[in-house]
Amino acid sequence: MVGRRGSVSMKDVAALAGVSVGTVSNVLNSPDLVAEQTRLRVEAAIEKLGWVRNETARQLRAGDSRSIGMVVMDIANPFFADVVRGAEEFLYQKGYSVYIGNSDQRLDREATLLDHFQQHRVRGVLFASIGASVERAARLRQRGIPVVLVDRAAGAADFCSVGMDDIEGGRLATAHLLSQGHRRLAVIGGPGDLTQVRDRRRGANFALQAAPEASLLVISTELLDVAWGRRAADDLLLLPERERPTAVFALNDLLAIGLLQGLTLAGVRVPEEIAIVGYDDISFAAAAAVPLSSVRQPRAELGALAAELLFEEIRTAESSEHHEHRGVRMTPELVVRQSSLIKS
Amino acid sequence: MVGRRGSVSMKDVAALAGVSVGTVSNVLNSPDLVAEQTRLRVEAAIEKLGWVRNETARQLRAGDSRSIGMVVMDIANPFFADVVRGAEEFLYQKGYSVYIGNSDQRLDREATLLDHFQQHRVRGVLFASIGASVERAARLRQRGIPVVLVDRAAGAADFCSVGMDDIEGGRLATAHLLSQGHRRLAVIGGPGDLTQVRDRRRGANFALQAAPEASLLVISTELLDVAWGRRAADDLLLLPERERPTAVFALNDLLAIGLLQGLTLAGVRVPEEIAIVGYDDISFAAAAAVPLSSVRQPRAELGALAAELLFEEIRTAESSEHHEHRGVRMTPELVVRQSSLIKS
DNA sequence: ACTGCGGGCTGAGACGGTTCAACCGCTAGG
DNA sequence: CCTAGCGGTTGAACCGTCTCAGCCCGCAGT
Repeated sequence: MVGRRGSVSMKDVAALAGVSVGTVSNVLNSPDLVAEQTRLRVEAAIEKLGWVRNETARQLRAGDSRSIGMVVMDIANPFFADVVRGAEEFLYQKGYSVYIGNSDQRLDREATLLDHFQQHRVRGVLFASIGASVERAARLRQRGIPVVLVDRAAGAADFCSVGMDDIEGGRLATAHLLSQGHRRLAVIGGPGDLTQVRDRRRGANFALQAAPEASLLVISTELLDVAWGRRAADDLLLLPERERPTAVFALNDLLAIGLLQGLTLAGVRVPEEIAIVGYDDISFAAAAAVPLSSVRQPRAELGALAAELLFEEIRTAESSEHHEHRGVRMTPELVVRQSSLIKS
Repeated sequence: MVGRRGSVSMKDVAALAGVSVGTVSNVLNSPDLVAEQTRLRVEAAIEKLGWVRNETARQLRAGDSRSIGMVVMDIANPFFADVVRGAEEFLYQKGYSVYIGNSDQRLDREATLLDHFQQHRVRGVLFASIGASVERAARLRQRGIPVVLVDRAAGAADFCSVGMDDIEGGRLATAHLLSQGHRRLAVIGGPGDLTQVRDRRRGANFALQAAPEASLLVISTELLDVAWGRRAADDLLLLPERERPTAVFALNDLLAIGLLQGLTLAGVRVPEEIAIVGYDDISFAAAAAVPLSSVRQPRAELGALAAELLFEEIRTAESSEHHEHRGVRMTPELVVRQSSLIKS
């Protein structure tokens, strides 16, 4: 016999196997309590009826959800897509299901998503929040739902968080250009109030301290896209050749690509006359007209690490151990390609 | 008082408002059955306790889930990322939550994901399956879970499905090149057993019927990536100039970009000597060294439409109306840019 | 005064699992 | 012979919400 909704329940399995529902439950959750023979009978019944455990009911009674909620700003952004992949991979392996939501950088969407997650009693949340709404996260945590902040300043000391070390990334790119013998450098990108922009610039300055005789020209852009990269090229071309930088650090790859196009169009050869390093190592960087050196961020690893921190926090909460919040910064890596190499 | 797990339940709300739990439930689900004054008291209690409905329990009792499962091959692929966005947007608006899973084109992952979804008793599934495993989908449907196939041949008549009209896309691209006066054409891409490849080529041939004097050279590649595009460029360059095609239809943008690079490196000007049209209109197409004409697929719309079909199937199932499965093909659109324009 | 009626509310089952105290039959030990 | 212990199983309580039959009460109609 089956339930009114046509779905098979444990009761049906129990009946067919000639045992009580308690025993069926034990077969699933504590198989070693059940006699081999009985277990086989129950398993056969499950197989025969095609029964699938109702996770909803399990969760209601057992009280521990096996879902994780994840909020990202934009799943169509390759950066977040990779972060999601990394996190998802880890969590599925641990037996969790993942709810994913786009916030579109809108606060109300963010709120709605967190509401959904709360209603579903997710076991934890990975939160790539746009700026301000950390209080919401705090409220979640207060209700016993651990939250890990993704790609955020670890400033909020009462959360675990993972982020990228943009200062180190800026330093890497700039140090590489210096090591290639360049002394007139430029950094292009903006706007300056983005933490990423600020940190990468800071890293550049940091690297420059090792070469006091070098100069750094800062060109600010309003956006980090191809069009602004082209404009930056024009800016450079206006300079008299002897003042013109011989190497440029572009704060992301789109800028770098725009720059490359602008320079090439004007007949300036890359890297012979101007070397370029980008940032992000988007998949197209390697395929640009001149393969682009770039600072690679371990995106999938970032996601996986965030998931791991969340998992750890959940684990400690369950065993009511003490949990120390950790803010991890991952270090980016420089990928050198043709656009910044002096030919020998 | 609150439950042992620290979470507030309807019972607590009822106690504080001085009513029964039944009334609290009515406030939520049938407010018009409740006297205004009582309603306000209950709402105040909810607010004060910060109660959030336990969706898990609701679903168990009410029997209707408000989650949708979605399987994609690779969320990091921009194509699917956009499809997901479109679907998610629609479903959230309808009050559904969305579980997302990457299959990585692996059958076992696909199976695991569908298992999870089944355990969570999702209300429906959006399934971008890699080839063969339609039987799994069939089993789901058989258990009352509607499934809509995404980006699949609508061949399986017993499912709703959405896909792209690749034949039309191929026709569009080729007709455009013909209209620009080209008569020696080439189509590059492969492998030939991908439906997408086959259909786009078929569309190209279809367009050619309108210009019997034109010729079409087919260059096959093993993959649809930049490297193979470069090789195809070499192939073209081996031809004596008077036999060489003056226009190329590349079956995706990565090929087109590789081709563009190969030709440019060899000093062949695009579009003056060889015109190029790509496919997919990836975000980089517009930013290539020569902005690339391309066939754009309405990716987000594809996702939204899939979601809509699923929603519709769910609705009819609930009202036990008859449901006619629909296979929808969306038509792509040609975006003309510099790479295929004769300068005048 | 009695009946009928309807708005407003209550309270007791479900829903499908998990969990745990209790029980059963049986063997080993005293 | 009695008790203790043990592997194996049972059955009922419970998780938080929805639903629905039924109750209470005040009012209109006769």
